[in-house]
Amino acid sequence: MMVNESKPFRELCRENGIAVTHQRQVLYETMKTMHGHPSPEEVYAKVKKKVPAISLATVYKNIHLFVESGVFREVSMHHGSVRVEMNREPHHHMVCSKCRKIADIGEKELGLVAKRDRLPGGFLVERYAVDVIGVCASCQKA
Amino acid sequence: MMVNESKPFRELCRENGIAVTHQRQVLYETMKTMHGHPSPEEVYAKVKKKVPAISLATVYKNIHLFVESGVFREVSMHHGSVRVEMNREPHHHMVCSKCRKIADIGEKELGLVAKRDRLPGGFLVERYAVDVIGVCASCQKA
DNA sequence: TATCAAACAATAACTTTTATCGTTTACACT
DNA sequence: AGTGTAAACGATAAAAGTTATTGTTTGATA
Repeated sequence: MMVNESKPFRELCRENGIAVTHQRQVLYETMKTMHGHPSPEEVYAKVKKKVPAISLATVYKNIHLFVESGVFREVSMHHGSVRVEMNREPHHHMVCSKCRKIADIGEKELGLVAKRDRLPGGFLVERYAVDVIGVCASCQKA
Repeated sequence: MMVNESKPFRELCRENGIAVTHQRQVLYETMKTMHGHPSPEEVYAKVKKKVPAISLATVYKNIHLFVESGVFREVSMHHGSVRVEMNREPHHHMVCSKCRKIADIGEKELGLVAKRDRLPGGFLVERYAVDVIGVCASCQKA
């Protein structure tokens, strides 16, 4: 029998105080092999091949866990619904990773630089949208 | 009788080849008075006070129209579902405003600068997430 | 090995968004 | 101003995404 190659995952679970379950481990290993920016559905589809009985809810719960633990990261903060921008001034956003509130910050105030209008792969730039992820003042207190 | 103050909106509609309807106009005027980053539900709630019979579907359809026409802009591109990041390297994203596909671009390749770890309002910075909005190569052809 | 909390599957419920469809309205053209 | 037609509307069903509930199974610890 092979030496157990799953030690890093067991440690990861211990660090975060969560149990090492079969589903969790397969989920983790599967996700590690994926590329790009998969949705929960896509992860579910792939994991189902190895654990056909797995539930979509389990996938969601564990993706949440992984993201909260910092094992994986989510592509730009998800706000549940579309949001419309009402601020006409050039600005960017500060998004709180705890409460997900969005606050504006003026482009100059943020002080980024270096805009190109063409990027590798022939991508034609319209604009830069910067989300500064962090913790807002009120969440820092709590 | 007052002079019709709605000329700019009529022009806006003409430019985009859409009809000037009562609902559309109230929606536009209402949204112009809003602040922050409202969701379609929030817009609906506010517009309903002026046009109680308006349908939520109308709100959605017109928000889409406005966004497509560039009258309003949406806060960071909405991808319908949560997306998990699989690229471990420090990088940012190029998001196509036509097909909404996300492609990675290395932090160094993009060449932004000027990171602060504290922003106005006491916001504690964890990281910068840059979405470069634009048109991908394949959408440029089409 | 027995205990108990945590995790699981199944599925209902909820939220957000889109599609359908019959009716009404705006606009171009008399 | 009157009329035809396509666009827009309201109502609502359906789809998509996510979360909550519940009874059962499993993992961690004694």
